[in-house]
Amino acid sequence: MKWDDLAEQPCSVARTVAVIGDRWTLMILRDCFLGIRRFDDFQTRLGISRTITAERLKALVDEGVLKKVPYQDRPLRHEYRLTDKGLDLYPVIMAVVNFGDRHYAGEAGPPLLHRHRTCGCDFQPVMTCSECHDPLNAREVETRAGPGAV
Amino acid sequence: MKWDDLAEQPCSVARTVAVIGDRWTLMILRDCFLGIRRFDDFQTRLGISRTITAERLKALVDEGVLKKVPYQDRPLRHEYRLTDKGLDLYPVIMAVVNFGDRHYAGEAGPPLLHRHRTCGCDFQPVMTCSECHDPLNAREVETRAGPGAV
DNA sequence: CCATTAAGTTTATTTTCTGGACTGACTATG
DNA sequence: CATAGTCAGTCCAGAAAATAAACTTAATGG
Repeated sequence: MKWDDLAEQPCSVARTVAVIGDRWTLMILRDCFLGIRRFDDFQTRLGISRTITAERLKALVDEGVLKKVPYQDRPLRHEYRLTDKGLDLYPVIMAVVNFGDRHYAGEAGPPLLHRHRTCGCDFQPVMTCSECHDPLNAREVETRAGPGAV
Repeated sequence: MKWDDLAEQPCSVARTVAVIGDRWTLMILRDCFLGIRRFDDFQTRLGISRTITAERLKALVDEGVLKKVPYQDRPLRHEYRLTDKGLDLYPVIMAVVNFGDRHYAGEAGPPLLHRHRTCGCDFQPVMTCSECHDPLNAREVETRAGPGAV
């Protein structure tokens, strides 16, 4: 199977992975959520080639995850900002962060802390059921074909 | 930056992406959560080369995300099962699924439905704050250096 | 025997990534 | 005015990684 074929699969994971399932794309998204917006900042922070930076940013813009917004005129310069669709990736990034904090944090603890402005507390993200609001556990979930199945 | 250098970064995203941030690894994990356990089943379902299947499974085993469990003796055969650490990736996969369901489901609806056994309902995963239990929103969160920062 | 299953390994080819130089449009400094 | 610097890229050749297809090993079933 080729990269591009993934997007055609009747599977939400495959379709999403076709967009973000790339090492550097995920790192770019992390930086987006940390407030990074400019080409050179992405490139320098990630330490990847400019070619890849340009290609990944373009792909994310094409997918509607990022948008280019001009921030000055002469010379014309754009910055990359998350769209509403891009903001919907927050749970993905937070799930990844949480896994890393649990399993790869050193003895000192996690490298970053997250504070929830609305309640004022440092928190961990918890994946819950939309219906009963209990935390989700893989073993408590049954999966079956839905309306969009082939 | 090289792939392997990612794991050394003082960032939970980087460390996790070093393990799972690969197209096929994420697809393999999806299949694991759907109950797939055998080499040939992974390889056939994904339609990827045996080489990549073998390499990715080995990497996941080395990382402690999967474990090889013998299911017969002559000839010796193993199946790949999620470890406890692997089960901790459930929120990541569900976050990805949820994004795909929202943005890439066709008119018919999502390809798969998820039922929470403990409450009996079909649900969507919701990322919430561990402290106030409200749904999380990127704009309501502040990030700052934690104890494990450089 | 011969075919089949399962779980890989090997090999040659194709694709992707990298680092570095280069471009173009401007701004700031002396 | 000349030179250096910034920002956002593009271009290119070599290096690294991914791929498909064939091959291997160890057994079983007919």
